[in-house]
Amino acid sequence: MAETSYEALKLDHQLCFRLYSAARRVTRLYHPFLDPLGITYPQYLALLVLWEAQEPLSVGELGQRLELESNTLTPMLKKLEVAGFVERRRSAQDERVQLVSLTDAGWALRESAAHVPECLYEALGVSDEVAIALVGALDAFSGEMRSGNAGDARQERA
Amino acid sequence: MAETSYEALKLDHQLCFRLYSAARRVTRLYHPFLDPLGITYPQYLALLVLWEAQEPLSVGELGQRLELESNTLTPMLKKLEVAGFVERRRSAQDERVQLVSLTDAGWALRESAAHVPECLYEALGVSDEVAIALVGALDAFSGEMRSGNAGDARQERA
DNA sequence: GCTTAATATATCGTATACGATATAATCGTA
DNA sequence: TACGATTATATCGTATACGATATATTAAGC
Repeated sequence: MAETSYEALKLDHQLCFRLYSAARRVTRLYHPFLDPLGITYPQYLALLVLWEAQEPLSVGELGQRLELESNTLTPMLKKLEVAGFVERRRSAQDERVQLVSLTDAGWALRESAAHVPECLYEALGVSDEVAIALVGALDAFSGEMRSGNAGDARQERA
Repeated sequence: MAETSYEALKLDHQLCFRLYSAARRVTRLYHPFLDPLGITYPQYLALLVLWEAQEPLSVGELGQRLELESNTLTPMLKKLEVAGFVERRRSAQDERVQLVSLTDAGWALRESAAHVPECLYEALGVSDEVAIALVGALDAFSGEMRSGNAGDARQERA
């Protein structure tokens, strides 16, 4: 009955809301840099993975890195294909597997995007200390989080 | 030409991806707790604000707290209205303003949701130290971030 | 070799996000 | 007090997210 019973329900006490709003604010910051390239932020992330892999990846492999499944990736990859940045073809060894590879335009886009990270960092206007602290806190959080299938980021609890 | 020029484009170097994936993972954790209540995670956030305000709020006031605009809020609030948790009516003083208030069912839902925060925290499985560190890091980040209109969350640097 | 289980994507339905624009009501001011 | 500017929502179009299910292909067991 007392208001204090609902103390935990206050927005400012929610770690989740901080994450949720910070993620959206940062994503919005990317817009002016990615829009001229003709890609969205999630598409940019998918391209980061492909650029780094240097080889065709299956939808599942992309999904493992991005923590997304085919229900999200398939439509996005189709858009990237229509835009001319990737190609999709079935694996010869396993027809179930859809292999996603970069086109010439997809590789060329990498050069156009080369400065995006530093532009974004500049636009953020956050000091190195705070940014580094946040990265560390997020890694520790993801490492401890249950069902935080953050790949190899898991760590034993001390 | 050298691979090193693209070092910054590696996914693991992206602060933004950590934020993006951590936010999604936490949101997914809410699902089993909010689904029985018949609400989604963004709807839960909107209700948190209304429960805390204790009075009808305009779409704009809700949006300030949630960092969302009418293009997102209007459809969501209509769903909450159809679900019977809120009422929407125009302000008598200013017909432009849509006032959102809780129904009895909306207030009752607060009791059902009272344990959600601790259930979620339990489900997270993250130590207090790590959680507190992340909250601190996110607040410092949001405080410094340019156009980080984090409301009253800004804080002077020590 | 045939049938069933498992796997990899794809599809579908619903619910956000959000830029751009439209609409309606109020305000400011000549 | 008309009327253009401002303000508060709403609408529209596009692009994710994601649970649930469908489809197609391969693997496994008998």
